[in-house]
Amino acid sequence: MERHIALQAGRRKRWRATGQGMSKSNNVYKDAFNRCLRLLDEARSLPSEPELGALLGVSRTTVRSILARMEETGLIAWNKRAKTVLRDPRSDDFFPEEETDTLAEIIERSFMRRLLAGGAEAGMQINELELAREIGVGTTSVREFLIRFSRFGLIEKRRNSHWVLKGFTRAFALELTEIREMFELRSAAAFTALPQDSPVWSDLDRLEGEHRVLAREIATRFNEFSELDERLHRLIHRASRNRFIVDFYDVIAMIFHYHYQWNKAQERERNEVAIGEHLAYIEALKSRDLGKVDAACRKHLKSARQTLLTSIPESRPSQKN
Amino acid sequence: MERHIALQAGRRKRWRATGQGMSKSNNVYKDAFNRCLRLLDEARSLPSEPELGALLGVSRTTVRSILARMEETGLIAWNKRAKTVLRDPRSDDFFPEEETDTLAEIIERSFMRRLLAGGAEAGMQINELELAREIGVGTTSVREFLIRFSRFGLIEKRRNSHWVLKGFTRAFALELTEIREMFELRSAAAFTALPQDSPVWSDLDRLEGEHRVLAREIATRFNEFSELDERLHRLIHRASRNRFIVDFYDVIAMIFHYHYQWNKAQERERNEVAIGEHLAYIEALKSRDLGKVDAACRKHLKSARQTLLTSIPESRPSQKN
DNA sequence: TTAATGTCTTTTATCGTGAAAAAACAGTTT
DNA sequence: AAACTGTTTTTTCACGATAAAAGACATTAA
Repeated sequence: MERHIALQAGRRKRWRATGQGMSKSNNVYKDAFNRCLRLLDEARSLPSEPELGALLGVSRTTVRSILARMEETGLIAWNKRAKTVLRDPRSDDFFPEEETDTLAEIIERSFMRRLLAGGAEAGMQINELELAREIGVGTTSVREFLIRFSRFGLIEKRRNSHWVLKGFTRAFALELTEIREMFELRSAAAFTALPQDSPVWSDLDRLEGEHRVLAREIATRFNEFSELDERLHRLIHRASRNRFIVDFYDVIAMIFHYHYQWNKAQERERNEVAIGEHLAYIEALKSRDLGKVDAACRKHLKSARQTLLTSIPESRPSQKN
Repeated sequence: MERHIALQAGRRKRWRATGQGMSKSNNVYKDAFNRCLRLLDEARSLPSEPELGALLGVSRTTVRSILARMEETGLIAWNKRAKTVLRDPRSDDFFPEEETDTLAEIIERSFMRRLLAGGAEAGMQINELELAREIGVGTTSVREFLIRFSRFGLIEKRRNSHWVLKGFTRAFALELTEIREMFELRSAAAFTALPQDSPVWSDLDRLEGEHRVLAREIATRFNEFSELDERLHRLIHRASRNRFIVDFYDVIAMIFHYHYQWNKAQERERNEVAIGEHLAYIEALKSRDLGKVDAACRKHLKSARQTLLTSIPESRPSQKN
């Protein structure tokens, strides 16, 4: 009777479970270390600890761990303020990519893989403990992930009981795009009303340039479009100056992120069309003509919705409980 | 330099900290027990365990604990299927109200009290550990609460660091009401399009009746309006058949819930006006005249926004960091 | 006297653990 | 057989503990 999202609880070993009580991974350090290595290439010496911290987005504590390791491995000579680069980093100086991920990222990826891998029908139960065991993490992290994830509208909690999967269905896509269209039309209108000296106009120019470059080299770089897409839409949404609108773009971005990874059919053609629509949209915004903006925005969103919809197979009308 | 929301970390004792490792409180049991006591009044005997479970919204395990205690305290005689009521419940049979609250409720109340008590300026840091200690709960519960609460747009997390209070400001209220107006206008339009045989029309009739009754007895029962308010707006929002719109009402409901508790100025007058607006709104919906609906909806939402705004003192332009 | 480094303290992130509650299974009664 | 009761297993919820990371304080160099 009961169906679980994480079924094949195949006794895959918990690869993380080394010792016990392994509190917290040091992925922040590892990731910052890797990024710091890339900085090394072009510099003869490194700046002060606080400056490095600001650059890498980490605390001084972490910066000092990085410097300590760099000294140990002979990358730099470190004496108080003097941090001289001794040699170029080799590929084996880097920590492996997979060790730099946040637990939240690991859990999300794992969860989404299961969700999109098929066999994840609406109404299924989600089992925290089972999910945690399969991914090899503690239950707390899974719980926190599910709570955070719930705002995407794909899962729902039954009061002091399990989570229920609502499914990545046609209905979901339609509800999502309905809101998206409301929000983006309003944001685009707000965008045109921004004063000429607002920095958004130069941001828009820059994005336009990048679109043109990508359009020219579309044959080889078509997969770089998704990042550009997000940047343009986020710029427009921000013009609304409304935190709920801005935050909602997280939902859209998440869905499209996985959608791009998943649906590779006619990717090049689709992206080529979308770039054209973006350029028209950008032109309209620059013209500040509300009518044109509205039309260009509607047109693009309509085709984006269509793309999303065609990638969702309509599930058989399953029995409701 | 740093300002914390939970400052007066006054050595108030942790009233909950009885022993140690007190895993989980049995508030589900206690609350269900109390509700079951009320059922006892009008019955000579109790139904089967599964039926009781469904009625109280708890599992059979909990039902059996309840029955066991009722037998112990001489409220019923229990032998297999026979659960005969022996006496009426006395007031000391009930568990104290405060023991029936969810941890989440306790934390929310405590947090909101601090937030609204003043001295909670935008930009303040929120300290999980301190908050947990003050409330007398574990850090995990506080973390989970903050994650859940973050969707209300009042707090924001700094990556691997603290939470920041964004403040219950005028800007917040304006952003909130902007979305509310978009969503409700759309929902109200969808409402009028619902077929005549949809159950919403009788729900609406019932609500209209309750509004009329309350209007008549407004002098004494004005504080019952907030519940009616939420029911009407939720009914309308549901017509959108869009989970994001429906879910967003949680944000509105939360804000208005605390707003009602907090701003008692001219409560009677305000509610009286609102009831009038609601009745006009309901009439408009029943007429299915889109123009009328739009006007009535706009009018009511405008005055609701005004009420909310006047209750928020504009904070001094504080220095940004 | 400003801004860095060196050191120490506090907070966050994550885990394992155990009680409460749910859910599954097995045995009875109608 | 269907629906209940009795029993056992599983899952959720909440805690304290601990390493990672942030942050504060003290000291030193420019």
